[in-house]
Amino acid sequence: MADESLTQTQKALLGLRQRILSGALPGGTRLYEVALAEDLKISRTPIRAALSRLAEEGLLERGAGAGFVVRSFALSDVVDTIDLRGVLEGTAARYAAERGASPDALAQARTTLREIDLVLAGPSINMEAYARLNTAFHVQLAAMAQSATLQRELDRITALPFAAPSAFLEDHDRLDTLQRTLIVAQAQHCAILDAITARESGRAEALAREHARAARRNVEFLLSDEGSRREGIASLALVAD
Amino acid sequence: MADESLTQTQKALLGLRQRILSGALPGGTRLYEVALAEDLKISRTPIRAALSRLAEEGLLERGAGAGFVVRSFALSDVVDTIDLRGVLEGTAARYAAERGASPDALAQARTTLREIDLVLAGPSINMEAYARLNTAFHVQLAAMAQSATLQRELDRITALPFAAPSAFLEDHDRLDTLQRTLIVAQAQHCAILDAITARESGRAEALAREHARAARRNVEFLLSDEGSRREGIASLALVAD
DNA sequence: TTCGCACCGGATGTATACAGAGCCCCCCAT
DNA sequence: ATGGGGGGCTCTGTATACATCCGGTGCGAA
Repeated sequence: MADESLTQTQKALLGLRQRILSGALPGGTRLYEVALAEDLKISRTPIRAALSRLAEEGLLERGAGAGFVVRSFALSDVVDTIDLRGVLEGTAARYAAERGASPDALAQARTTLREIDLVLAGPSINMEAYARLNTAFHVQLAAMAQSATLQRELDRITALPFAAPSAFLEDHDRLDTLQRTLIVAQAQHCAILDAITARESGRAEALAREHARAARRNVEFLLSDEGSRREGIASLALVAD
Repeated sequence: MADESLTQTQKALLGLRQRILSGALPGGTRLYEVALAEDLKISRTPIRAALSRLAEEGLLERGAGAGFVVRSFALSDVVDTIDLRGVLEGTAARYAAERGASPDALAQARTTLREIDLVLAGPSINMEAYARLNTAFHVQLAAMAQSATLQRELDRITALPFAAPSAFLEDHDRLDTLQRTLIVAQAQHCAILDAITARESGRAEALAREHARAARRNVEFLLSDEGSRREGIASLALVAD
């Protein structure tokens, strides 16, 4: 067991999140406090706290009068959410260009992009490293916008497992296709940073939107017949149809 | 007392929200469960539930290790939030244009706009009626996007008292200026709906963004020296400086 | 047969007692 | 004078008993 001195609430949170993300509690499932308490061997109080936080996270919905229901996501929700991330990242890029990012922030982002170049240079891609650096770049981009409000909303969207910038990277079986995709994505990263550096706000916004569009195509491919491996994809366990 | 068979949690929610919005609990205040429980004469359990929901609403932040803190908003946060509403409403308008709103929805929105015309026609404006119809139009716009994801995020942003479409309408003392402002806003409403009807998505998006910009100017005016009446404005009680 | 009423079971709502963690302050020792 | 340790205080975390609400179901009467 993972008892490492976590509070009961944290254990409940982890346990429930895992059950939802893995699909053990599919979308639409009504959650009953007593049942969960028995299942997780935790009293109702921390269960309620955990449910409340999961609602905040967007994984649960508060039912009509009372109670919680596992939120269910259709493919259209997934696509809309990724597009929305594009809109928000576009806004972040535009703000960064308009307000001017600090030289430090720009330099850091450039360093991240150089590291991604190195990862992509080799014959076979270290996917774990790419995912880490890609996430880092997107975090740095959000920070350059210098807007706590925007940061907050981006964090919310990104918390959904299928909307994060590095979602689905591990789930490709055709590595040559993926490699080409990543090279294109990296070119977009560079162009976004260029535009921000040159204070070209319109270009920065448009590029960031288009960059998310690539993620959208990727999901659509994975869910299409050609992708076909939908079952094995962890991040899609909570997508209904 | 307002005991109308509400649950204790609902009473706590209303009481706390009122205290925060009125400025009785200013931004940065650490909230202690026991103190609130004594103050509201409600036990800690419903207090905790209410705190959790207020965090979800965005009025509270979860403190470092534990506990809640009243979120504090600087003027820059207010401005960013209104701009973000513009970005989201722009996206909604674009989606509505791209995906095609139903004839029913378009007709309903047109009816709302005609009613606003009537309100603006008279010599003195019924502000309460304008606010209601303005809110209705923005709700109809959001619905035309046909995106549950976008709807959700718009609802979140709009829940903040200073970011709602009809915020600050009651707070003007120079009614002639306000009347001109509202006439411009109504022209934008009409243009947005035109653009959506004509499936001109780019125009629809740009117009909706600009429309929020007007709200932003309005806040900036109210907080400027000329506006000067900052103290009397309820929606601004939770804005720090 | 059908309507209505009352009971019952299961769910969340609420209060409260107790546990445990973190912090501050004071005191003591070096 | 300063640093470390201990103790107490305060706040949140947790369990649990009890309250309350709501829906279903069965029985009885018209």
